Amino acid sequence: MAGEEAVFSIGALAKATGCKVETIRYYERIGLLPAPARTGSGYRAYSPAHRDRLSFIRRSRDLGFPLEDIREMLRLSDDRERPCAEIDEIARGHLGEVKRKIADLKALGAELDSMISQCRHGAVSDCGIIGALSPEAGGRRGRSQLGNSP
Amino acid sequence: MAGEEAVFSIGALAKATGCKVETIRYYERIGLLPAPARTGSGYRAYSPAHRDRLSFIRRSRDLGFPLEDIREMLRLSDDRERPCAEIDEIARGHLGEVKRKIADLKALGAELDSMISQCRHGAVSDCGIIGALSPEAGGRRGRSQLGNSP
DNA sequence: ATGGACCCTGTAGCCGCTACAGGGTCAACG
DNA sequence: CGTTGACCCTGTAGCGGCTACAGGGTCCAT
Repeated sequence: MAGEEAVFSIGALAKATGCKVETIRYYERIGLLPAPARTGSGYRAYSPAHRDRLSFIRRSRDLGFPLEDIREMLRLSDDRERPCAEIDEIARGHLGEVKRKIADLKALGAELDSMISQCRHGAVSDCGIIGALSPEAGGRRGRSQLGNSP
Repeated sequence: MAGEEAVFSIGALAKATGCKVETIRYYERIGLLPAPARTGSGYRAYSPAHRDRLSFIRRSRDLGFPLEDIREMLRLSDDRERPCAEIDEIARGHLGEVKRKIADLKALGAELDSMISQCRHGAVSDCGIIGALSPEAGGRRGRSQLGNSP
């Protein structure tokens, strides 16, 4: 029961982790997933360690971590004795980003909402949406043309 | 008071609209902003109509509209008699996108939050964050290595 | 006449993939 | 044994929306 040395083809690894084959090759190219052994005919042969690492990457990506953050977390996690404060820091940083994005999107959604509510459903020349997006610049108003389509 | 035919250099236009010079050239390249007249020495010479159109683009971008949506809205707004239902539709579509993104990010933030709260601030080998990101796959647990750093 | 601010074109890079093109290999079926 | 079709390989280019050069030309004030 000691050595199960299962081997995955790239397709099998893709299935096991939910990544696409091209994405796996891409991760190898950018040095995020170590290059696996090759079969005689040049096929990639992945180990369970590869699968675990790729699953980690995939789950982190699902949580929106950028690849560089993931790279750093993997690097940090290589030293099992190291305190995990740095990893914590990356995660907190990312959470901060996510919260800022939510706030931004909410403000944006509110603006869109009010813009849409101004639409009288008439002609474009009277459209509240176009009006809201157009510049009021300098006092002339209402009949400015955005025109000159290229 | 009839014909103010002010002309903007690309730098002046950038200042007037809050776009960067390179971005303006990019918009011209992709056909979003019509190519302006040129001076004798080849400098771009923009009209107020260009400024208005670019302001429209800029405000729409700030609201997160993709360039193709903006292109379409500009096209639609060229016909002033057209009913604005289509523009309304684009805006509503975009609002829907924004709302979906907010929901996604909220779910994500909650996951991150709970992940971070599991961190015991000990060593990496015991880190709740790494644990939450790592696969539990198939019963073996706790001491799996993500390793083999490239 | 000289310096620095502006302008020009063209190209390459950013992120995180995705989609080809143009081949080689392997396993199952007849 | 041959043929199909699913898989695999490399390499390159594209997406969106810019941004950043490099390597020049022009304009205006001093």
